[in-house]
Amino acid sequence: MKLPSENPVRVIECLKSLGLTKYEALVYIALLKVVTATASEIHEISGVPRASVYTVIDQIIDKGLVSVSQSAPKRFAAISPEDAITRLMGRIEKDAQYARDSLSSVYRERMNPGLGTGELIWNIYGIENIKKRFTDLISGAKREIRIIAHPQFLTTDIQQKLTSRANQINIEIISPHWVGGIPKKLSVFIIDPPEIPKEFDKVKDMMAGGVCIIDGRYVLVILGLGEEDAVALFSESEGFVRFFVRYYALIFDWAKKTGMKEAAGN
Amino acid sequence: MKLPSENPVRVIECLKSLGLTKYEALVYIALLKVVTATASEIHEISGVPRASVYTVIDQIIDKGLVSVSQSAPKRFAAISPEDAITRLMGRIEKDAQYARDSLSSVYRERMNPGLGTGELIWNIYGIENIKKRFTDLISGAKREIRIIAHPQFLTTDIQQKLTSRANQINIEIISPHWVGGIPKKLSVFIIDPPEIPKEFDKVKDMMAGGVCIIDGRYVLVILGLGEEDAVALFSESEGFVRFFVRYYALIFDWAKKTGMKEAAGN
DNA sequence: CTCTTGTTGTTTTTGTTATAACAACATTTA
DNA sequence: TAAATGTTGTTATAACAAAAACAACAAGAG
Repeated sequence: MKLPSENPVRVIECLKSLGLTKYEALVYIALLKVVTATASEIHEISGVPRASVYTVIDQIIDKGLVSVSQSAPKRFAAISPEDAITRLMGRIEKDAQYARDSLSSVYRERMNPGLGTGELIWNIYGIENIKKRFTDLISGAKREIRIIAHPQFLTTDIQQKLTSRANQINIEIISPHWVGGIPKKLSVFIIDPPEIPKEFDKVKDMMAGGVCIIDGRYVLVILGLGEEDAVALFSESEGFVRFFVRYYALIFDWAKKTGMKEAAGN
Repeated sequence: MKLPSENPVRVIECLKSLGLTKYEALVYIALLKVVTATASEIHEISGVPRASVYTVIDQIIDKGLVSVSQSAPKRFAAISPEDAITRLMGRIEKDAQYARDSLSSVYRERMNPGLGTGELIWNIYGIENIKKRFTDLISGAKREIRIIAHPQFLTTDIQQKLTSRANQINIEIISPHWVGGIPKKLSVFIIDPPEIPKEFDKVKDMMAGGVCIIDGRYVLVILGLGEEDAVALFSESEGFVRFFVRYYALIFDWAKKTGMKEAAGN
């Protein structure tokens, strides 16, 4: 009776990012299955070469995941997965905290931009990274946010983030449609997606993700939604921002003419 | 102006356990120092070979820690350490959760002891691992806990743990002394450390850590407090437990005769 | 004697680290 | 303007270290 989620490879990958090696993970998992085992039994269950079992076991004993019996032959037993993972995470969190502290002080004391860094256009790759940056920007906005959004990009968590900020700052969203209820304080304008002639399909794809203007000072342009090839541009460049502010106004006006359904929360 | 805590090697180790390589860490830290840099500048600041900078940068771009400019030459910028570490930790926590879920189901469905596993005596190495196991046992106790403790072992967190359980179960502690106030419900008996003749000093050292009897069914014996060589024995073996129950009674009686100061909380 | 256990080296493999070479392009110098 | 020089971005590949896999063997148990 296998649970659907039981993917041995995936579990091992996970344990690796908690600081175990493949063998350590295999041996630990083997021990979870049997309460108690000798080195040879571990070898049989886990597939780890018998000779390696001993050194590997030593390593996970050091990590406190396993204890050894006095008997001959020695028997080994694993602690519960909850305890084990808590223990591994504990170490990592301690490290994370140390890194946070050290790096924050580096960050605060860092040199100031020698170059007009604000004129640069930055690339961000990968849909996850883009989303994260997007929510960071939403969090950091001081006055207002204007968004032209592909609905696919307005995922639940981003909607939540927007909603949570709607009390403090002015948020305007233009989108072909909106899933779920629209919260108060959030101005959402539903427009029909513009009828773009077939031959311009590529352009349509390019602008797929949308545009986000923060405080009239930064712009994030999302250029694709595919898992792999997603790219976003980010800039504080005056010209860049001006272009997209106008672009936004254009879309807004155009949408108004062609019958935009306002759906602002009261 | 350096902070005392700024240890570059240590920070890199920490970032490694968050899943970065040494080079990735070096490059990221270099970027934190300067807001923006070209590949060559990164090379100069970080000491990473210039040719390697490009591949390393690609890797941390994938991880979302850095973005690239459109300019020529390309310029790179890092996200804030808080954001970066949060992001890295996010991945790890997701992995931890997955591992927790998968392994718990393995753990629940595991085979039952073929051997009289209860008769075994288990070794636990390392002071940290022992303490962790100790607190786990305290958490799991059903009825009562009896402890003969070396005061060095009764650290603040363990005292807290004991205190927090004192309402539900019966806890008795025998110790040469006790630091801080004794909470209600906790029976603490202060005894003078037994006068052991000089020639038995080694024995004294051996028992340094103390004995802990849980529900009269499990025993944890701690055999040393040195950071390195600490070992604990754990067993459910009937004989083993009986021995230490008697040992406990012996100490208790002997202490009473030689004038034990009871210091039980009311 | 035979099998298992525990231990120790040694090889293979893998991933990271380090160096070298080169094409494309920009800058300087004659 | 042409040649020399330097920089950038890319690729190939050598060196190295850690992990994985294998081989050999002494000690003890049956």
